[in-house]
Amino acid sequence: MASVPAVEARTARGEETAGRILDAAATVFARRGLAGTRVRDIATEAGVNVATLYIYFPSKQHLHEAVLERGLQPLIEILGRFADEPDKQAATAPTIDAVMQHLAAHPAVPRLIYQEAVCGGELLARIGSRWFGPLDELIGRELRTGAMPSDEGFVPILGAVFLHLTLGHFALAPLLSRILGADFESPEALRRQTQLLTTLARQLSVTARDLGNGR
Amino acid sequence: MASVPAVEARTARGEETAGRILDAAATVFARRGLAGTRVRDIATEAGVNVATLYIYFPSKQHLHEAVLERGLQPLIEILGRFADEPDKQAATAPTIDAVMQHLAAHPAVPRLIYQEAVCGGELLARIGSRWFGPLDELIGRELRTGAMPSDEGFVPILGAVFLHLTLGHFALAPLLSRILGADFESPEALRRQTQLLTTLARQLSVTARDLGNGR
Amino acid sequence: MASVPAVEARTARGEETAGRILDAAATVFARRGLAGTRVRDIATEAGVNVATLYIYFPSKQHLHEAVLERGLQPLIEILGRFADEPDKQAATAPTIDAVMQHLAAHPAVPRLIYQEAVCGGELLARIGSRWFGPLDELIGRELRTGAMPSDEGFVPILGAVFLHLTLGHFALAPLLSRILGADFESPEALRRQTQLLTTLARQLSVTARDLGNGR
Amino acid sequence: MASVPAVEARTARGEETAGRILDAAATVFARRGLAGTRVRDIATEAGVNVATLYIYFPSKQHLHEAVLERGLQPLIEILGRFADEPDKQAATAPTIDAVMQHLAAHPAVPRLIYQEAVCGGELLARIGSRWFGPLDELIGRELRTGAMPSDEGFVPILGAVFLHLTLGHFALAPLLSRILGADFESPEALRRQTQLLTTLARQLSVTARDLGNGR
DNA sequence: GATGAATGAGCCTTCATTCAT
DNA sequence: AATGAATGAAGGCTCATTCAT
Repeated sequence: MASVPAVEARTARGEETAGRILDAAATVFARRGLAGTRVRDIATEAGVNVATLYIYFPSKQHLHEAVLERGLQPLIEILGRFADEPDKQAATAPTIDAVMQHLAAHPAVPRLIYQEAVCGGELLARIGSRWFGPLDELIGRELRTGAMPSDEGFVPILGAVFLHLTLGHFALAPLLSRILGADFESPEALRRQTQLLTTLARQLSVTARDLGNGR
Repeated sequence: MASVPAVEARTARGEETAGRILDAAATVFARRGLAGTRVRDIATEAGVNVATLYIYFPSKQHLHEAVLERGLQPLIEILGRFADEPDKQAATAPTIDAVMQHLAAHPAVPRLIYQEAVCGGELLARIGSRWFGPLDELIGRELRTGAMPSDEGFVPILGAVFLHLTLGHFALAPLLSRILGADFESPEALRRQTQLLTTLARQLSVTARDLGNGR
Repeated sequence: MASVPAVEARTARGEETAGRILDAAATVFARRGLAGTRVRDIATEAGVNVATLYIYFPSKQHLHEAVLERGLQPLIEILGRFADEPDKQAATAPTIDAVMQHLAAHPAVPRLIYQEAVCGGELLARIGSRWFGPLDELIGRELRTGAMPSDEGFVPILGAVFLHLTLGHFALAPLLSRILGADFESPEALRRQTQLLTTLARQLSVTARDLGNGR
Repeated sequence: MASVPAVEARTARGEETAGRILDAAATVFARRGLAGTRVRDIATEAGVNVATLYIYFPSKQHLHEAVLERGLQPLIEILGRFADEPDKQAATAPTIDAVMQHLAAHPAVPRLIYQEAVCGGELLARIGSRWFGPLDELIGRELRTGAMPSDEGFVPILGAVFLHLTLGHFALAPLLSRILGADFESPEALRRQTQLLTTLARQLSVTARDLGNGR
């Protein structure tokens, strides 16, 4: 699959149509997954004919990849900026906040990511190494400098915690709401989850120390 | 859809065939999802003819539900026993351990659960309320008795953390391994994740207090 | 389908565009046939937009018919002149030569004719009766006057021979070259085929006599 | 495209179905060409469902190739036997007769061959080299031994004549009938065309000599 | 006159499911 | 109980054609 899947639109109108298709695709793919989605449904959601869709994207697969790519882009940028930040301590909370805000505004993104992730994540590995690189590095550095546990093996484990608690919060929201009897899509839930993450980030060194000491 | 989807096998041979089909289905469904899986592939994986499959399961949907049901059963039992336990404090660590052991032994289960969860989780809500009920209740009680935060809203949030860190650990293992540069399917990773969960359970009251106090 | 399919071009520029489209269509139709050709490919070959093509030709079918019509016109004229010729004996060789020259210069024409012919030739029957009328008549007259075989049934059979050896030579050239190990599109092949036809025309009476006598 | 396109049938019933599909495909392909044929029409003609067709042939293209392969087989065998014949002189007439009989009995075959031939004949070149090899060789030997013309270049030209007058007779029959005012599909036409070919074969040396001498 | 954008119809192919053996 | 054969119902994708600029 080509890494630049979308056939570039030549016109402002075309550009807009391609955008509408991407939006529609994000919604429908998030709802039903790649295999469960019918291109006709995407077209209908976008308000265009199926054939129009194929003017801008050579195949359903390419469209899916384009959707994912576009969804990941802002996250990559947020983390990129964080990586360039000299004072990580000060930048942590705003970064967490920015990530959560973005995910809340685009709930399809974490669901798309999780769908891919559960099925092996070949696609994500390609796109996402740029993404998680900084996060990984950050956690590693923090843990090592702060209160380093003797067991280095916890570094990725703790990195994963952040992935679970950011993406997972949104990707699993419908299920969590249903099962745990609370609205995980409410602004309050968002605020609390953000607070949880910030608190965790602050506690990380403590937790890591405890873990490293086998407590 | 019938809640008892499998047509009971009448003979030992039939019983064994049905089991082989369930195993095969779990593997393939976990790999490709419900929509992305072809009945023929399940049959091939099980080493039987497609028509044979329809002797035991009336449809692909029913088979899928049966797979999920069977995968969830042991987890429900583990949590059920925990719920009946008088000394939660003492039972926590062994319960976490049992859950993790089971998930590690049946990695298809968490992936199937996550697939369903991302797509709204209608099916899970039906099956899983039995499952998460005890967990929810437990956390609530612990938090309230222990070091109760003033903000009750964190109870489900903290419940979700356990879901993320148990199921998510296995469901996202392939992606996490790839991205965070560590083998999340190794015995060491299992040990560390279990330890993390146990530590967190112990720290819950502390964390909850901090959160509740807005720190 | 209208018998004058092309919308007359009003300007010199339009005339030229229409011509380019006809040329392109001849090439592509000859290569892939009517059904196998995409309008877009013709447009691309002609260097115009697809919509432009529809300014000059109301449909793919009409364009195809126009191409065939234009390709047949010169052949009809050559044979028309031959029909008007008083001294057939003297005119035969130059006529054969003219036909072969034209076909060699426009190799798409015989291929288009053959494509149509193999599929029943409805279209050709309409266009082509003008064409083969003279040929048929000529052969008949020659045979009857010259060395008439007793069996009149051979007249059309021998007429067909000329069709096979003129059109077929060009229409099947690629295959013949490949299979018989010679370049049927070379000037030498053209010369020899022309010579063969001339020789055959001269021998016709002899052959016809032999055939008529059942030898 | 695989050279053995048909998925082998496991059963007598399957074998028969595959045969019916091949027959139907031959008919419809001959009528409309590869691109112009709809698989549904083949299925209908064969009296089966479209999906059934795909059990035995992986694609329309493969089916087409299989049809051609099967149609060519008997011709290859006839010519193969001729090639092994010591007394070519005596075997010529029976061979011509056998070829013509076969083509008359299976009129789809020459039409399929011609369709392919007009479009370049890539496929035929692969399948057919076996076919025309003997013919080519025979003519060459005859011409060289009999009354050899000084110009060797006529050998393939004369080989082509036989191709035109055997396959072409059947492939173009509908058009010829219409244009030349005779029934080219009647038994009489078959008899006369066979006689023409036999006569030509006998005259070949004479014609060749004349041609070689530039007359 | 020319073109990029858009579409309705239809084609090839697949797939869940049933039937006959 | 088990299977090869068969099918109806889509699904992805293409294509001839039209429209708005």
